[in-house]
Amino acid sequence: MSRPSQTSCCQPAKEQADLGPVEGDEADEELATLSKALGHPARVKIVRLLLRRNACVCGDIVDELPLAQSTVSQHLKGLKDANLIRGDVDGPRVCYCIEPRALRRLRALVGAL
Amino acid sequence: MSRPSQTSCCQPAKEQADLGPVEGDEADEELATLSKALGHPARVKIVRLLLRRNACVCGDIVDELPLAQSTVSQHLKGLKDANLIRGDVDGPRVCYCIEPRALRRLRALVGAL
DNA sequence: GTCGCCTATCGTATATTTGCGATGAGTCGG
DNA sequence: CCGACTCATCGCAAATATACGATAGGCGAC
Repeated sequence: MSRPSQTSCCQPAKEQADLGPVEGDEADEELATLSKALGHPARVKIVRLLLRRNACVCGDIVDELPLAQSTVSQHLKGLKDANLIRGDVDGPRVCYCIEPRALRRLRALVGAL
Repeated sequence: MSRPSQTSCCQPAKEQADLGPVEGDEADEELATLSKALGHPARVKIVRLLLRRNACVCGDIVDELPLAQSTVSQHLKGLKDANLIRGDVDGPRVCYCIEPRALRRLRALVGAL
């Protein structure tokens, strides 16, 4: 047994209601960035995984995907660069979780299409 | 003045209500494909343009974007391969329009996240 | 038919993405 | 301090994406 996290990760949930405009050049760039981050099946699966265990997992992701650890780490970096997920260091491991704001933003941008 | 199209393009609008499941491996692939298609600012702009003039435009897209004609054509091909848009030949020009089903599908998939 | 217009495709060059193994950087337990 | 463990990064190879000019093909006007 381990129960390593769930204590100091992904708890803030500060409801920040600001979402920018849904069209214009900046919105286009934003939608493109978020879309590109989701533009690979492995990254979609990671996002889904993080949502299912809405507590954040870490290297369990590697076990769930048929990819090498370094490849998964790279996909995680891609998602993090797009601000879709966050990674908090928790002892020796890293605890990833969804950034709900980005997900809301994506829904708003896609919904505005 | 021209008013070339608006006559034989994008009129069916057959409301087909079937949308597949929103999770599972196939849904992951589908979301990844649609997202990748939107993963470039130029393609986002094209989609927005086609939605604004919801009648379909053709080479006007080239005039609206700071890209060469061949590059725009390539982006259009990308969107068409993802089934996000459709291109109907209308005399010497090609009339592009949004595929509403794909857009609904994208919204459903993103909404299910 | 020939000409001009519009679009797709080809060929090319460059940049980015994707994947892996190997290596480094960090933490915890002894 | 020393291993064991977790994760990020580096280096590399192959594949894909992006952009352009040049070219080919279809259609309408003449």
